[in-house]
Amino acid sequence: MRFMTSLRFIDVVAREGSIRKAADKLAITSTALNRRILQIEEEIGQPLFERLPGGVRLNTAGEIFLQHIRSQFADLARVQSQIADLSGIRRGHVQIASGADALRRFLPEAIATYRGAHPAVSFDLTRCYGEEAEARLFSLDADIALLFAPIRAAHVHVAATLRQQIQCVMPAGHRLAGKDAIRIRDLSDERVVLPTAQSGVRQLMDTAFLRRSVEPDVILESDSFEFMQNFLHFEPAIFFQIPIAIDAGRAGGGADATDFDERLVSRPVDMADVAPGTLHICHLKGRVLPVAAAKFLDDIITGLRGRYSDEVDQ
Amino acid sequence: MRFMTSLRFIDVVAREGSIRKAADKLAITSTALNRRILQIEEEIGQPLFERLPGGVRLNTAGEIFLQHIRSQFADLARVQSQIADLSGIRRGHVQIASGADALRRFLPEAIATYRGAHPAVSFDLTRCYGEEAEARLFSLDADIALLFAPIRAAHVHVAATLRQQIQCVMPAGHRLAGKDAIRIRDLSDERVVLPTAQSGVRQLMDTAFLRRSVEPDVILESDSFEFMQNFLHFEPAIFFQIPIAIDAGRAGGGADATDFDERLVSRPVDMADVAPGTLHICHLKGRVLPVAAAKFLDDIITGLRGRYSDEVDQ
DNA sequence: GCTGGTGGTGCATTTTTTGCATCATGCGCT
DNA sequence: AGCGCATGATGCAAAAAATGCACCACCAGC
Repeated sequence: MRFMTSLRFIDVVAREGSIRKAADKLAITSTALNRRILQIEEEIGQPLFERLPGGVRLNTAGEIFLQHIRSQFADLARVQSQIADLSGIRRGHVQIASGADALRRFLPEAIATYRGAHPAVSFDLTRCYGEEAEARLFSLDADIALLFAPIRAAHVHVAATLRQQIQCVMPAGHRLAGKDAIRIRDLSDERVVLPTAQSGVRQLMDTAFLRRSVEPDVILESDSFEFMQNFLHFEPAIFFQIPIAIDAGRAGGGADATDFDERLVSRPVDMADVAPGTLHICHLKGRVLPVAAAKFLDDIITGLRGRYSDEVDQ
Repeated sequence: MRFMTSLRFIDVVAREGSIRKAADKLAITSTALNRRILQIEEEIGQPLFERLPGGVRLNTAGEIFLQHIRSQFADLARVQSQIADLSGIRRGHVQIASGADALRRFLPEAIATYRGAHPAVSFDLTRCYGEEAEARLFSLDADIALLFAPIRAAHVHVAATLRQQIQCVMPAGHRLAGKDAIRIRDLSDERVVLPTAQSGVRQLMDTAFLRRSVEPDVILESDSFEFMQNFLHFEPAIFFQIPIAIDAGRAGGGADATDFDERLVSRPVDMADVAPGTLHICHLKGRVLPVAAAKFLDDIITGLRGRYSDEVDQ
């Protein structure tokens, strides 16, 4: 989009905090970039950046204008996808911000299924935690966010929620593997592996340990479920996940872990100790999503309703 | 705004229905304009206009895109006014679509008062009827509409309403001038002057005449209240208006017409014959108005609440 | 006071846009 | 059918705009 270049440049300069760095990234000279910015500032009638010795920073007017620019880009993408839809081919780009839980098994399959029906739609998946995901929605770097964490920002609209009970995952031969539900007190002196403090699962577990005054033997912390899962093949321990991170899409749901790793089993934590957490599927409030994103959102909510009918709300 | 020129061009071409006519209006050559359009169509990946022997017309994609363009312009105006507000000066341009009623006395004073406080805000007032006003809101040619008529379109948001009882205006010495309220049957064989069929006042009166089976002596129809009012100085007759078209702002309201023309008096039509009509103050649903327009809207609603507290809703 | 980073500016060059002349097409009128 | 008159599209040269280079002024940290 030729007529948007100057605006895109402003976005990059704001992100880089320096005209020269942005110019490098955009593969043009700093002078050309500088002049484009000066020109736009002149047209606006007011400077958008404050010039600091180490670079530039948006002033208040600049922040307002940048927000406008981003919404223009997002809206243009929506219009383009809508126009493409007219000719029968669904075209577009869907940007997703997801916690580590949903991107394990649920999103790969959901995206692949969608792309099977609409091969002209491309995806961008960024793994991130609560606040960052909300920021990405706001800066229009993400269309959709899937978060297993409370929603803080007022500008986020929750399109659907999914209640998820935390599961304990352990080697098949583990002494707790035979129980139907795991109590927190069962975990005292057990070796456990915990996700990072930013994770929603971790926050629920921390609360539970504190409430029951149980101090497990934390042998490892990681932000990678894949790493933790593979670690269990070498040292027996327990780690925690939500069903959506475990279940294969084709299964009817439930907590049986056989289809993600035959040597591991999962058992739910007892409801009395840990209340189910909530996976939030969100987009920016007041925003009209591009066709591709809107339909994908629709698809995953419908899909979840099919698999976890009782736990899906809204 | 240099980076918006191509988009503005598309808007003009769509309105003119011809590249050459639009080029004349834009003071450039038709070839330059033609090429800009071809270029944008290429960037979009699909044509926006269908080429007819007599000119061009938007296709479906073009209509979607034009709507996008207009919303971009409106949003840019909003951002600019918001940025200007930062530096203390309220700046901007407010576009109003109004029926003939509100522009007589209410709007001139309201706009003048507002401009007294914010001299950097300019106004554009287009007189139009119901459907056209709704279309102007939708095409973003108007920020605010004041209509004494039912709202038909779903995309219009009514910010406030004002109930208005129709008034009969007549020369001071008229035989009906002494009555407190005028019944429709009083008007049979009276000489009356009616506004155009598109007017909300006319529609209410037509209904009333029909219901009471009264056939007045219609000696004149006009779409100009000013003309009708001045006509009464030369031939005694009755015409109809709503209070907001009569009252001066400084007055406490009411139907006494002395302050708009000493030789005329106004008396309300009896409620039993004609129910009060509604003046709607609207803007486009879902739209964030520019600061200047938003504040002006606020001001007039507050002003009306002060003068006609009982009749203002929402 | 030097060094390494920043944004800003004058001038020659390159790229883009514009305008003129012209073509091809289709409608309406004779 | 033929003519006139409008439309949009295109080749090519001129005008305008954007770009890149070399350089300046400025500030922070050493």
